[in-house]
Amino acid sequence: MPELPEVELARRALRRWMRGATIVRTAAWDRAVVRGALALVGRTVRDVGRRGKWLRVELDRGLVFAHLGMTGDFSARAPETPRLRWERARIDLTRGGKETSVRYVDPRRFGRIVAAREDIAPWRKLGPDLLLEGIDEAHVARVLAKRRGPIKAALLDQRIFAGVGNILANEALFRARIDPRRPSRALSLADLRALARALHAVIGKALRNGSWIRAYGHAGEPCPRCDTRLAHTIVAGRTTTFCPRCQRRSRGE
DNA sequence: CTCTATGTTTAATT
DNA sequence: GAATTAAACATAGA
Repeated sequence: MPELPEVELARRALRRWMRGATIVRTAAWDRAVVRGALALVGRTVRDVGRRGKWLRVELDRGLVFAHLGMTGDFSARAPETPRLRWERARIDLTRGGKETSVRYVDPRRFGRIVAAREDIAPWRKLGPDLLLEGIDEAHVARVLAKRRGPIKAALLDQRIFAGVGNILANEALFRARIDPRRPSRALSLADLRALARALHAVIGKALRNGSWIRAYGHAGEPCPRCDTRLAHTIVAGRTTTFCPRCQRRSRGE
């Protein structure tokens, strides 16, 4: 279930399992998911970073990038644990005499794991991350002013808002009371501020493991704010739920 | 069987 | 060239 908050939780878990540990064994079962060889035995993990939905494992020599796609997930097991259902790769490590086996499971196989010596293109292309840099409102306002499409499409653009996925975009727009179909260029600075606050609020809630999905997937049910039936539509090719009454095309309408 | 799906990339189109 | 959109990717679950 990977958008920014889930990937951040994955990063913290990986850091717990891997930081300071030395890789003793690797295995990969899927050339589409695991690109290239995982020739990593003997390397030590310095730290685990994240930008947007990408994870970046820093080794004493080299890097490993990981993207969870739609259904990817990491977990730590005892080394003798047999291959899990949908397991695509494993990295076993030792630290203080104790071995841990980190497994990557991904039924739908949209995820990626790739070892590299330097930053890969998809990582370099990522824009500012909500947790790392936050939102520079003046900058984002300039970028949005040049765009034609709906604000929801801009939210999903990883060069502008690294880490925002369909549900996050949907919920932030709901909280900020902005119609997802509104043109990016039509947003006022007040809208943008509301949107930034909503994004932070939703991410914060998700990181605390609270329930944070109030609109997405609830089409046809009453809006939690005004009781109007939530509507379903497609924006930027993605499922969208919104309240036709409180998410307006322009502020103060 | 049909439909949908929290993601990205690429080709086609504007 | 830039931005946008639709299709493709692969598979599970309702």
